[in-house]
Amino acid sequence: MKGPWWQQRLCDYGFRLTNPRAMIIGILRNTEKHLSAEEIYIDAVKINPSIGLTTIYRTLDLFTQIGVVQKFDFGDGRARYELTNNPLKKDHHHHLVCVKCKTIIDYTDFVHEELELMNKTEKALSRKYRFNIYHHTVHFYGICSQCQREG
Amino acid sequence: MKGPWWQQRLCDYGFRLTNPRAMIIGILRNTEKHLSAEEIYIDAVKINPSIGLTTIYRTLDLFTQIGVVQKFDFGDGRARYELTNNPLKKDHHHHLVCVKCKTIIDYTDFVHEELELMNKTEKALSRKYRFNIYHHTVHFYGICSQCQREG
DNA sequence: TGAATATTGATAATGGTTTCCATTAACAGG
DNA sequence: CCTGTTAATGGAAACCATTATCAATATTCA
Repeated sequence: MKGPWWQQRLCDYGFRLTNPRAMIIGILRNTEKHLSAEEIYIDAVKINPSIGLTTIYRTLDLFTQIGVVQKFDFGDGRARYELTNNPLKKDHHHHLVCVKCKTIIDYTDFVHEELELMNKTEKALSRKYRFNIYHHTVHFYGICSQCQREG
Repeated sequence: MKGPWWQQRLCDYGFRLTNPRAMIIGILRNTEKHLSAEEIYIDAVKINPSIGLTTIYRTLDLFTQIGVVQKFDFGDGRARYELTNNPLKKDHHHHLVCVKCKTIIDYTDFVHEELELMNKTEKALSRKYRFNIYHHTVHFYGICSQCQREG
């Protein structure tokens, strides 16, 4: 009766539970990385060779809309996706991005303090600008040690 | 001898001062908005009809590299650019984005506090992950009041 | 001024993402 | 269980922002 939260969420919004959808959740649950649509597709084909790339995009878009996944742009020309509640991942984290090799580090240092301030800010912005805010991103950009060495 | 800071910057890096470059700076200086390459192109053509879109992209990329402009992705499928030192704009600000109509608000509320924390975090991340960090972004995403009304 | 070379602009190519549409699968009611 | 209704899928083609190519042009420095 009661499935995982994302199934519940699909149901609540009147969407159907399908194999591709379950599979994509499974793939995202099993990685700590920020996969692109194509990377997910590559994994998905190993499980079900007849799946289409279109379905991956559509599904990720749907999941993003209903808050099951979060879509990011780290500046490498493709969108990347992360499960909102990924058991493998740090609970709440922000991102540190190498603009050269595109490595992404999920950091939690100071995130507690950050969150406190972000929540306060979110409340103030909501009120002042009458926005219905539902998420935020904090990205630091720089050059990782590896890329620094390589000039 | 001593031009504006961006000319100095170009010079320092061994790049030449050209009309298209000056024009693009001029366009960015005259707006508070976050223009896309094409929007800049449209303005540029009014001034010099023979300018090419390619030049806009190349120039924006160059300016981004040397820190004269900052490139953003707000999720509407195109990059948007902002002059690093825009006299028309708030000195340091973060962004509040409507995911529906793509309106972008530059807010400064709490930015002072945010910056303090961001600087502290930046230092800690730099040390811990040996990153050479040179900028950050803070984006809040939500639905603006207008879009809320329109359902 | 003129040589050396960085920059430009038109065109074509690239590549991630969407659209279209005929086929298939999910699910509610019988 | 079947079965009809309708949402979801997948393959191909279209889209569209951004890049690469390359001959023509503009800038800089001696």
